Amino acid sequence: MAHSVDRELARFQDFLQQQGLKLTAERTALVREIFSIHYHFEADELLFKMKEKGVKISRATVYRTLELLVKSGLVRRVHLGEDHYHYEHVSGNSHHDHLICTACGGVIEFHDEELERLQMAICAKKKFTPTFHNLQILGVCDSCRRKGQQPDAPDRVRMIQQTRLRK
Amino acid sequence: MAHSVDRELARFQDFLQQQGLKLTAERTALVREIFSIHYHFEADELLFKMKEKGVKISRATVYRTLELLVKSGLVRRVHLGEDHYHYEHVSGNSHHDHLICTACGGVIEFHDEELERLQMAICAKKKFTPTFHNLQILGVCDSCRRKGQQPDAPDRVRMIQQTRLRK
DNA sequence: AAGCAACTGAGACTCAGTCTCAACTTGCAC
DNA sequence: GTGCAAGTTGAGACTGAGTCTCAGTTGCTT
Repeated sequence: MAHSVDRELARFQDFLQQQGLKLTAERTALVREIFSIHYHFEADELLFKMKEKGVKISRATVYRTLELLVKSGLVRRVHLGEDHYHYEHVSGNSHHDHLICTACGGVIEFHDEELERLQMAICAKKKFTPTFHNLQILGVCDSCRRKGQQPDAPDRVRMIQQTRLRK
Repeated sequence: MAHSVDRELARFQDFLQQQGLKLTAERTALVREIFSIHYHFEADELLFKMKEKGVKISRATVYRTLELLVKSGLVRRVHLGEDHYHYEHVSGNSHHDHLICTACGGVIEFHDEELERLQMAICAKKKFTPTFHNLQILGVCDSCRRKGQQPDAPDRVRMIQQTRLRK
């Protein structure tokens, strides 16, 4: 379970080499940090964490490196709620989608093979060649429902998430 | 098929009244415009169209009215690709999801009852009370595939859409 | 017709993300 | 190991969608 990030770093280096790009100290540090975060994160959060650790990396480099990581397949960009981008590292091939609680902001990940199959079938019917998909289901999680939370209108989600995410 | 927007205007007025809000000339003009657009649109596009017609409405009012329309259920906010918000008016209860071609930027709408049922089942299993969902499948449409378009990496989608949408 | 709460426009502001460019690394070639 | 071209970096200016403020205006209830 708790494995080192060396494998990911090696894969990233391979990718960079293939593209004629270089593995720098900054990129290495970012990869190490990203693979120590076992949850969704934002670009600015990453920037902040690096600063906290005393590793000076500029905003531009963070964004540039995230772009490379997404291209290399090591990191995925996800939409949570209706907000800006979030990222998550890819471990193995565990594609999943998200249930997002509009009351507490919590995110439940799920994976469903039948859902995947059904989407493939829909694409086939429309002669569409899929490469990627993105499904968010908004609503209220069990514990919030017990606390009597009413489902929110979808448009409130964004506000809620922003409130939660900013310091 | 071609019906007037009076029904929608009446529904909007009802909603406003319930909330102690007012139906103004600006709001009326925006509703009329929105229900004459039979496709997805952006807030700035709407602003531009109003200007073109010589109806002076500020950016703030456009955003404020869209928010009210989303709350009232007359307009839906959708994500297309990984870009900023798009909107579409709601006619009847035709919920649908989107196949988005990363080559030409085209959007194919689809609705699938089984997909809806399956999502409800997944939510039930997780004791999650859904209110709304959002599914985009990115890939290449039939005609682009015939033209030999390769599926793009997901991260390119955004760039492509931006290029296409701006004048 | 009056009064007041709600609404509007102009433009300042915010915030995520992008771009520029001079100075600095990396890594390959010798 | 040294040289050096190509790639990379940081600082900060910039962009663009969306929000906020506030003084002046308008819709609606009485």
